[in-house]
Amino acid sequence: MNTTGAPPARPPVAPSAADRAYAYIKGEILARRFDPQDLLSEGQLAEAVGASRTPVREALLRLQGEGLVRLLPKRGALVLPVTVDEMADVMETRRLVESFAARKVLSHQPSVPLGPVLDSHLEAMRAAMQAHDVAAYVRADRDFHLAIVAATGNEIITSLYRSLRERQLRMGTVNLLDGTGTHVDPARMRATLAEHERIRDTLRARRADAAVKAIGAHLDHAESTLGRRS
Amino acid sequence: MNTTGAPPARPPVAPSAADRAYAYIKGEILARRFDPQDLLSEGQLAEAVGASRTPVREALLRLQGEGLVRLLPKRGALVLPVTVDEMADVMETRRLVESFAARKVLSHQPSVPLGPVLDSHLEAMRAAMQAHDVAAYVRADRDFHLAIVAATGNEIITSLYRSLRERQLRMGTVNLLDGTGTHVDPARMRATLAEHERIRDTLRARRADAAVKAIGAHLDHAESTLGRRS
DNA sequence: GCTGCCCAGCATGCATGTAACATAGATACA
DNA sequence: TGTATCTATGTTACATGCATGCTGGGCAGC
Repeated sequence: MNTTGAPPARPPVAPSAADRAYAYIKGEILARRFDPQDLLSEGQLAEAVGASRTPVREALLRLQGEGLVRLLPKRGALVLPVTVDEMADVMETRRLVESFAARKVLSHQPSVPLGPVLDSHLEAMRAAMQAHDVAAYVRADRDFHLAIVAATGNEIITSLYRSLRERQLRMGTVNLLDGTGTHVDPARMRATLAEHERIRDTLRARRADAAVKAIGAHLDHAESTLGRRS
Repeated sequence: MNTTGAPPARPPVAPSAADRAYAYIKGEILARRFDPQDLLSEGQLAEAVGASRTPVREALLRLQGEGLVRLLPKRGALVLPVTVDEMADVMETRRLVESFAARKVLSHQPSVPLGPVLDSHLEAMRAAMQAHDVAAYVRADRDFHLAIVAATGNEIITSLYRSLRERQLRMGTVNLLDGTGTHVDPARMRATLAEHERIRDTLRARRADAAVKAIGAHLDHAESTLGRRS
């Protein structure tokens, strides 16, 4: 029974062993505690996550579907490196999807107004910036963009976009870090925030071309600071 | 979702039990021998495919990633119905991707010329039409479009597009069938072929706007004849 | 020193056993 | 009649055993 009365957490009751394994492995990969080219074995992972090999295998299968690992027969699960090509593909696809979303959203009156949603995400970004909470900042950033895409109502495109952002996570939070890759760059954060505000403003004014342009500029900036590795 | 995920590389020699199960289940669903809303059980499928439940489970996981089934905990695998919304999403996404592909392909000289490839697919379509081989016709049609998208060199978009065409398969080969849904409509076939030729011609002439228009018209036709069910 | 072969060790792919859980239908009761 | 409860049945979720296949390293032969 849910004594709090609050809406139940993500998994209504109990996260399955497979879910735990999935979250664990994915977290380790994204946090770069598993390096690209590493060969993971089901047995080790099973022990680490405290389950048997079966749910671990299930998790690896899902991760393979997402392109994070590749299952080599009788060898193990290879953590795939992020290639330059993949990075370019991700950014190009983001450009395509976000531009499309902006235009579609402005092509007719939305059922629920987008403005307040964007505002709330912007507010979260501001708060995270002041609190120097990079993780929260990145999350709010992602939610902002996702809200625009989700407003298209196209579930295929929306779930594609979600997977894009996840892949991008693997490329590091670097675009918010300074040159050393270890500290947050406040200037970059402020600039990013301003870019988001511009996107919201153009959308609110229903200026499609300007919105697409603002999005393009934002992605240009993101891309130019991407790929710096410590 | 398996937006990223092209189906894992095909084993060169021996198809694994999981692959066999995957092919079997998918085939049954696409051929509509499993109806939407059906609840499949791992045990039954395992017996049908002549393997144990483990590889069947693996196959169901992959199919869930592709959006063909949904695994209900402790219940079974639900064959998802194709909704009107999904159909619209697929077509909208095809429109977006194919228009993008046409423009990108024309934006610079390709490393390998696209023309001959398109010609060969067109030839295959013609041959299939004369042989009244609908399956081959549909395959050549799909390859034609896929070639354009693949020419972008963007693997994310290409594998998304692949999954789109597979989803569309579920909506039936109906757009090539006549009103009864049982016989091939030669007129529709000829018209489709002409539309493809027009797309090739505009691409060859490097007229981007015209190509996008031709693609849009083609998809309009496809969409207008879609959704007829027997 | 170099090449090729062989084998031990490790990791998977699949089969199967077990227990828990969700549902449907029967049953008891107001 | 309508409703709540109980139980029988079917199905998964997970654990584990077994056989197979891949790989790396050592050793014989040159």
